[in-house]
Amino acid sequence: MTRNTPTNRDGEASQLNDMLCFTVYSTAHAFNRVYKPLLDALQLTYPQYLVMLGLWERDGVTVKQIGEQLHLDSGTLTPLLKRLESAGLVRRARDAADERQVRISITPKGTALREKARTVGHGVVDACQQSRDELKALNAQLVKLRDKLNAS
Amino acid sequence: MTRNTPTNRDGEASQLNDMLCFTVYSTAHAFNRVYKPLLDALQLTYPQYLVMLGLWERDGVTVKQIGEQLHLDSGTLTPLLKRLESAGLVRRARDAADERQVRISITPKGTALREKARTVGHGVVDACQQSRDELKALNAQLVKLRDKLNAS
DNA sequence: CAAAATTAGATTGTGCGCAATATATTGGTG
DNA sequence: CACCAATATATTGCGCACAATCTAATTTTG
Repeated sequence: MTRNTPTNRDGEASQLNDMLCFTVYSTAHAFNRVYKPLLDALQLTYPQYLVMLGLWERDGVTVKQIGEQLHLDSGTLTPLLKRLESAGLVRRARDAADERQVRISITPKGTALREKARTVGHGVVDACQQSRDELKALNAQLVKLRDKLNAS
Repeated sequence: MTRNTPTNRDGEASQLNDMLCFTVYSTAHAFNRVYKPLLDALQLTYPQYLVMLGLWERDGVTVKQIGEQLHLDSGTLTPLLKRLESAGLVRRARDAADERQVRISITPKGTALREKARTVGHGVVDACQQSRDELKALNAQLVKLRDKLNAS
């Protein structure tokens, strides 16, 4: 019992960290709940929506490239992409030059879905009820934290 | 094409929101990856760790109370708690007064685990590489956003 | 007090998310 | 050219997360 200085610092930091991690965890779930009814109209889940957002920006990418963008591996993406394929939104085809790779391309139906998807963001923005600047600042701070976590 | 004022505001907001939501989503995964090796030593998953954190603070709570605390429903908690039970960390017992409820109580083994768990937070704090004040501010902003999302 | 409505958990089914493993292709190296 | 390491994807298994449905217990109401 010889601690005159506040050596409970680490304990506090742990609690703070547990708290922050839980806040991030529960905020992700909260976002998901807001997105879900909007995405149900498109017959997409949120991860599927992320994949489609990427493909609308750049078509014909490999599974690996999608995985790097979203931080997901083939164990997650292969079945997800097969579901998008069976929904008629994308095609999956081995690259002729390197048959280890599978390239994902959008179908006309997948392209058409982009129009319906334009309104999705609006509903979520309403739910945030915060200024653009606040949200931008929050996003920037979180990106900084995420990248540090990923680097460690 | 008669838009002199920046009417693309909504489009920008949608993109920002998509971005922020993805940032939260990917930060949650990044946290999980940092926690995982630390929790592996305790044989706990992150959601199980959250449940145990709650029980170490307050024992003998109902499944519903745990669900309200963590924003999870019985479809998630029932099997999770059964796994904690079969690991010998908790007991599940119907409330004598109201048999609809199941009360969760910690076993000696579950209490003992708390000591091993004390060091978990430290490793994650290191990975954050940010000042306590920054993390506190970030947590507060996220809580504000999360509660607004949940309220909508 | 009996019927109806509410509440607490459990069950089932679908879809991630990730570790571990397997398979097939490609690119060196001797 | 045969061998070997590296690469890209697929498969399997486990554990959330949640919607939908079910059962049982309690509370409310007529």
